[in-house]
Amino acid sequence: MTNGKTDDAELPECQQDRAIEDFHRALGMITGKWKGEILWQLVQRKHRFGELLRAIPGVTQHMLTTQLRDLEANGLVKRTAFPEIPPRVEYEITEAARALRPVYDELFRWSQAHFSTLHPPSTPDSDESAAPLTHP
Amino acid sequence: MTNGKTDDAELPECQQDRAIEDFHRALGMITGKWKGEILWQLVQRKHRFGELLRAIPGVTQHMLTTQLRDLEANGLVKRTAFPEIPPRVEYEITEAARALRPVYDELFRWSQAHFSTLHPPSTPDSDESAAPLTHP
DNA sequence: TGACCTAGTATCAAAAACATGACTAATGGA
DNA sequence: TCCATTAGTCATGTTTTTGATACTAGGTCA
Repeated sequence: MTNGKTDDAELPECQQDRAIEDFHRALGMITGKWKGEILWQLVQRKHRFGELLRAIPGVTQHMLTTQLRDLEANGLVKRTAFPEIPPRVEYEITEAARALRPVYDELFRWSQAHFSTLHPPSTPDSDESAAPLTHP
Repeated sequence: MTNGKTDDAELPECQQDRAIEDFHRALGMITGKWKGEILWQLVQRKHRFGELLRAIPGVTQHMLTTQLRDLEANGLVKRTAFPEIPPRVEYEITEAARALRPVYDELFRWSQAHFSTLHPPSTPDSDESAAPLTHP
């Protein structure tokens, strides 16, 4: 790891700053208490507002609206409002958000590897790595 | 994209919840205003506290301590205190944190692809994609 | 006429994250 | 004796994020 075969280790300093800045901005786009759940729902199929509200337990109307607007502003979801009464609004994931897939995959893969050797956060369970997770 | 060749699309529901939970936990570990900068410094070489404080402009003692403790608690940095006067404490990145590398790489790659087609956040610059970034 | 539906807003409260400045401990050197 | 040094802690304040509740619009249906 010290033979410097990584890409950004050889970047000039001004571009390192740039890299950190971009990284932070991208990170800000996917952090948010409900964004993960929202994208997870939308990656499977298109949802309308009320469906998301019911599909994500614990989220409030207000937060769902806020997070969706945020995702929309960052080009991660597409909002389509139909001029009907009662109103109908559909949310779907964009290609840009689908391109985030490798990020999610890598982070998930890492979490699997890391959490299996680390003590759990608060669940006093016995076995973590091999249990088939019979839901309680 | 709809032919379902992705891994977790076929996971049973209980493990989907698990996946989201793990994902969120992992995300929480790397989100924090200064964690990116801290890890960026530590990935290059081991630092002592004061060095980090000077290397990261804008961070306060308090926040640096807080973020470092958080990273340490999650097994991402290793803290070594030497029984000397004046005190000397060295921080270095762990293997677990080094394994995060693909996550960072993918997110950075995504940010490059995504931000080049999106309007910038607040910098009223002319060209974003091809400029060699002569630092201002 | 009035209750009902959906996808929101508006307002305020609570909690979490972040920032600021003062303070501490132990020791070597002036 | 007293000051400088390092890596913090402590108390407090501000900002950001999240939550709870009530309210709106406009057409349909009874």
